[in-house]
Amino acid sequence: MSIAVLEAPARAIPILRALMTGESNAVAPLKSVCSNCHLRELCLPCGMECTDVERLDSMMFSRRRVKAGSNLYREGDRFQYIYAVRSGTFKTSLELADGREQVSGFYLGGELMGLDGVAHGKHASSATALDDADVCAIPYTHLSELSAAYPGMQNIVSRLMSREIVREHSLMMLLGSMNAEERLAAFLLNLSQRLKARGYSPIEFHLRMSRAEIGSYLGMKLETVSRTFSAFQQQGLLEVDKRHICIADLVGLTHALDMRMH
Amino acid sequence: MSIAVLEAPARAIPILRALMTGESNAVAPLKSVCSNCHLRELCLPCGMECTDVERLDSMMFSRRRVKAGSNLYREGDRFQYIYAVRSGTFKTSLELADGREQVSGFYLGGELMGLDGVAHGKHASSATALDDADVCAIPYTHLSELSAAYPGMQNIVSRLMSREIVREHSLMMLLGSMNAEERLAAFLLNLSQRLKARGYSPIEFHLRMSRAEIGSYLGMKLETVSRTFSAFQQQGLLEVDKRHICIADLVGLTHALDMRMH
DNA sequence: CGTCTTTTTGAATACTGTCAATTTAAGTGG
DNA sequence: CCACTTAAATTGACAGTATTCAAAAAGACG
Repeated sequence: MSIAVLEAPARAIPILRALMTGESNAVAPLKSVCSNCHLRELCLPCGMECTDVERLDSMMFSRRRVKAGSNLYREGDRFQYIYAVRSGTFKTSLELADGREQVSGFYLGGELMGLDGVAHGKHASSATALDDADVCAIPYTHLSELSAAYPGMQNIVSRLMSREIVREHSLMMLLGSMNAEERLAAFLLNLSQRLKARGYSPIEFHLRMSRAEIGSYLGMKLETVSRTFSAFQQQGLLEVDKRHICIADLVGLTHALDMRMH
Repeated sequence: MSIAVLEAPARAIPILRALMTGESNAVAPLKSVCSNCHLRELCLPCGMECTDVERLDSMMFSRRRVKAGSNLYREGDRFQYIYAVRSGTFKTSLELADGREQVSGFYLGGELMGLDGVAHGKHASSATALDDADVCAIPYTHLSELSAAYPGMQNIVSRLMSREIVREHSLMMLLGSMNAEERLAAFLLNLSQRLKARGYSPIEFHLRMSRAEIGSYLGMKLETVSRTFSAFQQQGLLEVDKRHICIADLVGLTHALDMRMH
């Protein structure tokens, strides 16, 4: 398990050394510019004026590669960057007092991680790549300077964080008031929508996370997740083959959520 | 149920009319200044330099009174202000599809409400006073202008929001991985700490919220909340008389949380 | 004083968790 | 390339916890 990704920015480490040691943070020699990123409609520049996106471009975010299973940052690390997912999938998690992990989110391309670190200058959760991934590292201080300097970009960070608060609200509702079938249905429909927004099929996809990770996120045990998948399959709502999912009856699955009135 | 509080700032409404209609937002003729507020160490000015607190003072936040049971704002209302609780207690809640409510937080003196509205310019939850309460209305746009203009105040809003994200993380952990006793213990210990920080007794207090509201917040039914209170009393951890709570064994109650490894 | 709300408690049910066994897939090394 | 090991997922049986339904008690309020 590599902890090298926790250190200095990737570009400080020679490619050669990265290759020799097999570290996951091998340098992507190119820096990224938002204007011609295929995720610009979903990511940080979403809703911005052209001139403001150009100001983002001036920051030339450095890219960082993260291998499947390794951490982008860990709970307690100094907070310097927020990260935009370019490719791959991440989970964020907290460590419980007894050592178990609690998964707090899954992140797809164009989504931003690390905003919980602003509060105390340290990351409040860990981010782990679920497959080989690629992120933009966005220096937080630069971003807030930019946001202070230009009225059009004002509150850019604030709006992003508020969005995160709203996201967590809906997860709280889920955890607080739904049963196993409703939770899994909500999870799958949410994932389906996000995949659709990214140009992937909303009805057929490959889960990057294990049953245990889904269960941790949804507040249920992995066996219950597995049983609920099987139940949905028997009801004709899904076709499940391990992590390969096909939503056979999207309307029916949505209906499983409306039924939320046990 | 008054919806007048959803309208223009309190000062725009004559005192007389407020008295006549019994509206909850009767004008507090005085405006508030942070420098000599007894909650300044807990509230917005927390951690600020004197000069920055003076800048806050220049905003002269208007006060608003909210009667027990009425709303300060509702889900969907236009977002203009964030609110600092001066006295009293609030709950924030979301409405579920089937009409039930999901409580998302409880707020004491010095705590800030409404940050979830920044994302989309509308409040994402409703705030209801649990007893007669008093708030400072903080115009959000003024606050972010101030935050952009002075480096020392930079990110003031961002840090507050990030703190809210972290708070919700811990609630997710609670909902995702604890049983009924652990949830209630966590709730009571959290409340105890916050009361202590405000100069109240950490071991003896009056709950402002009903069993149903506690249950909604903690993801369990009101009967289960009641039973768990009874169980704690039988274990000698609490003395419970309706909403009057006395923590008889703080160490034991804390231990109930460490036991979280069912 | 009666009505309404809140809280408590009991009994039965339903759901999820726990434990255990099996299957499948993916790596590892001979 | 195949036997072996390891991890992930499925399934069954059973236990335990929380929910549901119901009834009663205790305040709050007009």
